[in-house]
Amino acid sequence: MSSEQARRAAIADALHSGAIKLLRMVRSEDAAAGIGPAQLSALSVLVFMGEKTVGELAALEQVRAPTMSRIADGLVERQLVQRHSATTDRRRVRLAVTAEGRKLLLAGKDRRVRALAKRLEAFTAGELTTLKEAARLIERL
Amino acid sequence: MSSEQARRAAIADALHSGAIKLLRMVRSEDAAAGIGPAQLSALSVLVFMGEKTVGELAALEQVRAPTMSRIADGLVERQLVQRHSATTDRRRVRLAVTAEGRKLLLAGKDRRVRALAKRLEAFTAGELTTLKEAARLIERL
DNA sequence: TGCTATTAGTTAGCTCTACTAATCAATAGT
DNA sequence: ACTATTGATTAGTAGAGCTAACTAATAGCA
Repeated sequence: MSSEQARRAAIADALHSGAIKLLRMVRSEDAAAGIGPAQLSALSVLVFMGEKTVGELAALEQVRAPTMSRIADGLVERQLVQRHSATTDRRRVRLAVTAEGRKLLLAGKDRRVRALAKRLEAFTAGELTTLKEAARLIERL
Repeated sequence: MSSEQARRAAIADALHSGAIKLLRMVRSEDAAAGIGPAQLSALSVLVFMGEKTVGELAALEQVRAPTMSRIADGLVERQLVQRHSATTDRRRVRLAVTAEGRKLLLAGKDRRVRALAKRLEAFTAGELTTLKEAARLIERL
């Protein structure tokens, strides 16, 4: 069991540096988006998970509410997101992505994915299958 | 071939969100390090790749030289890194990690890896093998 | 040799991202 | 109805990114 633990630690280490390397590679594409990383990330959550309140989004992004409030300021100013107060609880502020916001985010993600896909040309079909299965497993984490 | 391209794009997409998810998970451990993400990342390069000049480190970290100069300020102030000018070219400033810096970084990385390894307990030996192989492939990117 | 161009790093000043503390408004619980 | 709690914002600070401008050192060359 100690050796299984060691194996898991070794794999965790390898996955960790792999993830860092991968994201470092694609991050260079983000300059073209014209907005900062925190705004981009928050926008991504809104696009893929739908409307969220400030507090919910802050929790998902692992930042405090004031930080998310500022990020929302920037996104609203750029007209990528709209603020509207919830009907049931007027303290809550719901954030909804605009058509423009969705477009900007999807274009940015597409740039990242295309850059990564280009690197994947170096792999065989079998290797790609391994990567695909690994990606599915990681989703389960 | 168009379908192979589509397959690569799909796998790139899955790997991309997997990497985001994975790093988002372990990032919460970094609060304990007591230094910011940019300083931590620069320190990591110095620990694992050895001494670098400001310019070299800036290039590796994908930031401009002034930014790295500021990051170095913070690391030097915390005595995690030492600046000393190179002998051959006195314009160059070499950055070297201190014993304290190495200790801080390794402790932080250990926290991350342990947190991740704990999650890996949910997987079978075969699944772990898939993840291990995928990690090796990603290193080749 | 001496003049000029280039290179490496820093400083100054801006924006964005993060925090805590304090505040305001609305809801919930006696 | 009064108080406590909750959700969001404001204020103020520090860290992390940029460009522009500067200093110091090296390289190139007439």
